[in-house]
Amino acid sequence: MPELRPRDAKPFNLFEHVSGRCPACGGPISRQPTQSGQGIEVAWRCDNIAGCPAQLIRRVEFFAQRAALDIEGIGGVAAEKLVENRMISSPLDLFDLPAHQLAALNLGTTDQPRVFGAKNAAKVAAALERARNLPLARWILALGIPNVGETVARHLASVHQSLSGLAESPILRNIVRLAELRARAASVNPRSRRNPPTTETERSQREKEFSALSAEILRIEKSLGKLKLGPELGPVVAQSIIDYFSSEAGSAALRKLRQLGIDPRGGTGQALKGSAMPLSGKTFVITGTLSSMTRAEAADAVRQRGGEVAESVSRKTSFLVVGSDPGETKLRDAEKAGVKKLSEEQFLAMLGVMKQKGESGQTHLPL
DNA sequence: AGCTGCAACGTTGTACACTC
DNA sequence: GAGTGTACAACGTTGCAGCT
Repeated sequence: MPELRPRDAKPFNLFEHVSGRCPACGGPISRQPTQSGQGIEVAWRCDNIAGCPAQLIRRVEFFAQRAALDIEGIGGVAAEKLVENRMISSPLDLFDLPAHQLAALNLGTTDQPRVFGAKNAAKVAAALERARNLPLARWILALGIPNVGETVARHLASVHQSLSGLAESPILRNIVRLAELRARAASVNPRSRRNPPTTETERSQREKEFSALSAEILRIEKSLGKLKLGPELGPVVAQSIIDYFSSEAGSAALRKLRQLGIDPRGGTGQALKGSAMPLSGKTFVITGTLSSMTRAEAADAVRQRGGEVAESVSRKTSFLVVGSDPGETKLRDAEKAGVKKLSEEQFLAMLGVMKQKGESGQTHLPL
């Protein structure tokens, strides 16, 4: 917003400021084309994907986050120190790290040391053990593939059996191929208004190619249609996943997982039918904190019953679940869109959860 | 007890697909 | 082409838990 800048503000050129080098590793930086391919991204990114310590730190943090493998205890600082001390060179190296070594990790400085601690190290070890058996969706997310977040990871896991299956996925290749064919078909369409054929010969040639393209498009659409893929899984995301698994980082991750004996499974077709899917067709948005479960658990419970969970309120939203300290924006949007608000009690009743208080005092979800 | 890191959540910015 | 809906990513805030 140039109009809000002070009059004497001077232009700032980031590329010149860092001499075209990544401040973390000294590698070259560049700007990538946007996903549409029609522009250039605002952000400058370091090209040294395999060797940049700053990128590795972020990957470790992402790998350990709750929505991915949930390695409680590994956050930004621990990741930074692990990389700085060369204790790991990829997130999967965490599995080779002895607990006593992690416990002794200095999170502070040489002058003011502060160890990671035995209790935290034991928690990390237990979490890593649990992570071995987490479902495919969590592992897909943990890999940190560009453009793959929670939602996309869940979709991918529902139509693939394993990570190696995803790496060689005919589905992803078909999604990319379909986009290419559609673009080609649009450009050769003999009835195109923007680019009409100029001679009869051209028209008949284009007619021929167009009908061949249309037949192949139909064939791929039919095979993809059976899978009921959401709009989240488009050609940009599909290409991003294909690129990841063709890269050195992707194939190294697959090798390492095989070596560790980790083979997460998906595509179990766990979809329940009929009365087991009482929330089918309903979209929920959750705001605030729930007392009986975390938001992630609430979202899982909704999905297990056939419902969907979105990040923001729109007219498509069926219910806004309101916990304590709700977000003003979501409440306002729900008011505007006429979305029904649910208290935590109403939400639990809808899930069919009986308030069974266990020893921990937690409500147990019959999942 | 104080310090520090992490978890949980909300908000914001960017981008894309779809609809009208 | 504009508007709408949604996802991803990054960042800020607050409260809790472990360490010294």
